[in-house]
Amino acid sequence: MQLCDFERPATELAQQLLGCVLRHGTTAGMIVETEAYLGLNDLAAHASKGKTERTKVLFGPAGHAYVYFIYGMYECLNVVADREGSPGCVLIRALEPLSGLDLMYERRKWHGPPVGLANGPGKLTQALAITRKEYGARLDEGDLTVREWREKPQFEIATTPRIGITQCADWPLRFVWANHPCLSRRNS
DNA sequence: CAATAGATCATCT
DNA sequence: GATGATCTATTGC
Repeated sequence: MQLCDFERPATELAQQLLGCVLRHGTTAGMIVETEAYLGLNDLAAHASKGKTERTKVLFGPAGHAYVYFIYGMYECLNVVADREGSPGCVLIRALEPLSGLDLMYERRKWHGPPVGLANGPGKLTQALAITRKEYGARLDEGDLTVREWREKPQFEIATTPRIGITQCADWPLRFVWANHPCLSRRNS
């Protein structure tokens, strides 16, 4: 995708990213679950507290990576949405592993079906080795990219409340590939 | 099965 | 000093 393809409201981009391919080096997966975070009015969004050292990339141009460290253990990957100055973003929550599975197994130290390799925000960053080193990276080219299929896969999008937050917890901003086996936690 | 505890630290008050 | 866009292991029915 081109940088300008990311330049749209987070709720739109979140749905557009479903069915796209996230690649880092030789590992790649298809995005099957996303969440939109809106900005100043969205108390669940990091950007709602204003521009800080951590969140500054959210206020920049779309199509860059916002990676943050959470719970002292995990990294989470977001795609910056919206125009420069509008801090919307999309959290990537789950992938269907496509290539580099052996590397993913090694990184995750996981012994189970491939479905469990990247079905969660903290799991997919571990599987693809995405860290704060990738903070601010552009996603249209380079080592870490988001690409669309030549022909977009057909599937149904389901909408649910976001997971793991306490504020604005009832806003319907989580989007999933309906009934896909690689969704985080229980399906819907 | 569901519920809970513990790991563990950057960021912001 | 408290908190958090999580995950895994363990405990309790």
